[in-house]
Amino acid sequence: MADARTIRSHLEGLVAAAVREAVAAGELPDVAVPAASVERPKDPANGDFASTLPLRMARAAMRPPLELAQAIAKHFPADPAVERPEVAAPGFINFRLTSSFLQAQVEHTIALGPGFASLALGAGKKAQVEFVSANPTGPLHVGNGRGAAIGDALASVLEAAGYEIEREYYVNDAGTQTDTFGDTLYARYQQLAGRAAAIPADGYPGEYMIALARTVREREGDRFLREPGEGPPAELNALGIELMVAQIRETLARFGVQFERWFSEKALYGAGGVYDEAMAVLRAGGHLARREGALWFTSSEMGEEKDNVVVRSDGRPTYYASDIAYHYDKFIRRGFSLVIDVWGADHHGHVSRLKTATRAIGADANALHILLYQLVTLKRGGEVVRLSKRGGEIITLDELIEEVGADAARFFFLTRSPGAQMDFDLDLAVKQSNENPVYYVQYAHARLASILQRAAEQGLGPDGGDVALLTQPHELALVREMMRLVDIIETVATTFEPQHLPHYAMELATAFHAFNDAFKQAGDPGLKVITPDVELSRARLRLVLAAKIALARVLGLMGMSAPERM
RNA sequence: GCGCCCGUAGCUCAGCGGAUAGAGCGUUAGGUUGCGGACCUAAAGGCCGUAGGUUCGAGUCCUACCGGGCGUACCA
Repeated sequence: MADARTIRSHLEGLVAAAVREAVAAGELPDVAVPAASVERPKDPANGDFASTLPLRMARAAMRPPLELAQAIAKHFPADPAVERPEVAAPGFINFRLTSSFLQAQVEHTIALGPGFASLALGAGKKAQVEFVSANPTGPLHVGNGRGAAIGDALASVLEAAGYEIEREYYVNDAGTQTDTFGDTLYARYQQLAGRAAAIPADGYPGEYMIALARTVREREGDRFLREPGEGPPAELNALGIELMVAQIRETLARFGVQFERWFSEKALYGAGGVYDEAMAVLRAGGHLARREGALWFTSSEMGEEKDNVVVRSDGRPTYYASDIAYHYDKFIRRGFSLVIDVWGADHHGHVSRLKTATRAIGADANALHILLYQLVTLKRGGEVVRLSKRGGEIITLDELIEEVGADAARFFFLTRSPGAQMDFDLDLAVKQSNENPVYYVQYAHARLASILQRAAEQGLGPDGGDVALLTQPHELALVREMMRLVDIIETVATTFEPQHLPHYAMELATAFHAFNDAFKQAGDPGLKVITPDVELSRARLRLVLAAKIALARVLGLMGMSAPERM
C-alpha cells in the first residue's frame, strides 16, 4: 500500500474490516452499516483522514456514536500506512498517515513524473469536450475566454483521470446569423468601394467588420461586387467566415488552447450526411410532425414543455436541428461514452430539449453533460460594459490577453465556479497584475527550479537521496499537500467543476513557501535545503524535485505555464 | 407570469449534510540581506439575503419571500 491514489479507498477497506471484527467480537451491534466513507477533515489537526461512520450508524445501532467509534477504532487492523486511529467527540475516527508512508510518496511522485496524480477512472472510455464554439461572426470576447479556460482545463483533468479526450470547436458556419454576417460584410465591402450601402438592422455594427471588409478587398479587389440590389455572393460570405475562424483560432492559440477538431455545422448537410440520418431516425421513431408549414419535433410527448421546430416553413433547418444532428454524430457515429458541452448560460433554455432529443435519437442522455457558465460582467472603473457582438463595443479576448496575460486570465476564470456570475474589473485586473495569485503559484515553481539549479552548481542533486531523512513537520506537510492532487482530479473529473484546481494550486504553493521559509525561521543559515550535510541535502532535494513535479502538474492542468524563472 | 443560476469578510470569490465557516486583495503589527522578498508569521474584519422546515447535526437539503442575472423564437 504505497500508492497515494488509492490510500483513501484503502482506509475505507480497513474501516469496513474493523466493523466486521467489532461485530464478530460482539462489541458492535450487527446493523445495516452505511458506506464506510473516509473523508479529509477541514482542520488538519484532526488528522489526514477521518470517518464519520459512527455518527451515521448511531441511530440504527441505538448506541452513542462515541461508543461505536471506540469499538471500531479498537478493532482497526494494524497497517504500515496509518497510525493507530484516534477517537474524537462526538463520534469521529481520525487517521494519521505514517511518516514512512509519506516519505514513500516522494519516491512515488518522482517515479510518476509528468503523469503524477493520474487516475484510471475513465480508462478505456472516449470522452469529448466541446467548448467555446462561438459563432464566427465576430472576434472572441471575454466571456468566450471563460468558456475556453473551463473547457480546456476540464478536458485536461479528464485526460488525467484516464479518459481518451477530444477537444472540439463547433463552427456555426450555417444558419441565419451567418447570413446576417454575410450581409453586413457585403455592406461594408460596398461602402469601401464607394457605394451607399446600409448594414442590416440586425447586423453587426462593430468596427471589426470594416477591418474584415478591408482585408477582403485588399486580397480580392472588387470582384465580389454585384449589381446594386443583388444580394451578397455566397463566396464572399464563405470567405468572411473563413477569415473569422482563422482569427478565432489565432486568439485561442495565444490563449494556449488547441482543439483536436473543428467541426463544421455545414458539414452536417452533405448528401447522405448526418443530418439526413438523424432526421430519418427521428421520423422512424414517430417524433416528427408537419404543422403550420413547418416540421416539428414532437418533444412534448417526451416531457418537454412544448414542441420545437426543426425545419422552418421556408425549408431551412433550425439551430436545434443542427444540434440534434451534431449530437447524433457525437454519440451514434463517433461513439463517445461521455460528452461535455460547455455553454454560456444564455443557452440554458436549450439544455432540456437537447437532452430530450438525445434520447430520441437513441443515445444515453445521462452521458451528455451540459456545463453552463454564467456570463461575465465586465467593468471598467466601476462602470458595467455590455458584452455584445451586436452592440458596438466589445472587449475582445485578445485585448484581455494583451492586458493581463493568458496565464493570469485563465487562473482568474477558473477560480470562480462556472455557475457563479462573475465581475471582471478590467482596471483592477491590470492594476493588480503584480499582486495576482497567479504569480504566487508560478513563483513557487520558479523557486523550486532555482533551488535545484543552485544545488546543481554545487555538484549536488536529488539522485541517491534517502527520503527517510525527511522527518521535519514542514517537510511532511508539503508531502501531504502534494498527495491531495489526486483527490482534486477525482473531484473535478466527476463533478465537472474545475474551480478546485486554482484553489488547490494556491494551497500547494503555500505549503512550499512555508516549507522553504521554515528553514529561515530556524535562524541558522546552515539550515536550508542545501546544508553541509550532503545526505540530508540530497533527501531534501528529492522532496523539492517531487514538489516541483506536483506544482507543474496542476499548472499544466489549468493550461498555465510553469516557469523555471520569472 | 413561468423556468434555471446566483446572494458567504470592506472588495473578488472558495466551501463533497459533519468537528472553531476559509483564501486572495485591502487594512494593522511583526519577521526576513535571500538555495529568488513576486516570501513568511500574526491580528482585526461574518445574524453565510430573510423567514420557516427536515436532521443527532444545515452555509450545504426542502418551502416561501426579497434582491441580481439569464432564458421563455420558424436567432444561435
